[in-house]
Amino acid sequence: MRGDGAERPFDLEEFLPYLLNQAAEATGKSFQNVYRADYGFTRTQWRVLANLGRFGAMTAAEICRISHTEKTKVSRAVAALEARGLLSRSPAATDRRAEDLALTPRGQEVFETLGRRAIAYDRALRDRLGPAAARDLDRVLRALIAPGPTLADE
Amino acid sequence: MRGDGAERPFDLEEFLPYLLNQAAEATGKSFQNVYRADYGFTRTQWRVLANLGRFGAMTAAEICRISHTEKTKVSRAVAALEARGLLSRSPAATDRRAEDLALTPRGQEVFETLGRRAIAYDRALRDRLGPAAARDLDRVLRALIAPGPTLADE
DNA sequence: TCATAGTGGTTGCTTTTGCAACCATGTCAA
DNA sequence: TTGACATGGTTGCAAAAGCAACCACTATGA
Repeated sequence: MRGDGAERPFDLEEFLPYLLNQAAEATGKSFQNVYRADYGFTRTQWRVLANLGRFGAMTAAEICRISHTEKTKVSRAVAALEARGLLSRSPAATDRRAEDLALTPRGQEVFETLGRRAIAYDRALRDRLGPAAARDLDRVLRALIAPGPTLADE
Repeated sequence: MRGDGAERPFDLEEFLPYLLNQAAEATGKSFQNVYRADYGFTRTQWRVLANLGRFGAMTAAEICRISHTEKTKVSRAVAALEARGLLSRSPAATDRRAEDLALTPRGQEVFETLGRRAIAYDRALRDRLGPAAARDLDRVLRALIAPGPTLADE
């Protein structure tokens, strides 16, 4: 056993949330240039586009649930995409509060272009890690995303 | 080989930067409550505190390098911590532009308390993954953070 | 059928970030 | 020395995120 009065000081560099955040920023940043510099999208806009492109029409609330994004962010992203003619709304059949969101043909095009570039970028990242490590990483990240353990008070 | 005209649509849920970001947010959020609700710190303020607590006095530029944080964020965080009496500045010996930053005794105390809670939280996260997966995760995350491959244009 | 509470979505206001410009000092070479 | 460029740090302004309040509608159940 290790000496228990040890009391090593806390080291940020070994703190999982910090490492995850650094990795997310590092990997996110270069792709951000694609959707930002080339299309003027916000990260949330890109996400909304990606979800609608992948899954077809759905409501804003569904996008929130799928992508764990706050509704106000989604609301504004939807408005922006609509203003640029990439997305259209139509009243939802069953619930008069909700609207079905769908990409316009132009939105679809953008999604496909951006999607191809994203796939290529993802492939490049995974190649750097090797297939086994990449698969493991997926698994672990999903495990971290899923439930959410509450914080143990000291 | 797999059929090459395949053209599967891009799926956000398998995009590494997205997964990393989700995991970072999920794990970061509950600890954020500790430093935010209990101390009113910003994430950057907590990082600055953590670095000074761990490594002792250093300049703002060094904090930037160590924690990959933009200088303006650090600058403001330092100002805020100073205003609260948790940090003090002194002119750097060798370079008259720079200032050595150090935690005050009160800052040290806060760091120690928060550090203990961070360690406990980190341990809880790692326990959920198992020791082997946690170690692998560290390794892979550091690999992702380190170099940064440029984006292949399509 | 009416009150109550929940859900989909938007808006306003504040905090935080990101970026560019800036000042002061330092470095290097002509 | 002097000019050009780099570096440490701050500030101002604009974009983005977070939060609470809100409107419209739906669901529940007394």
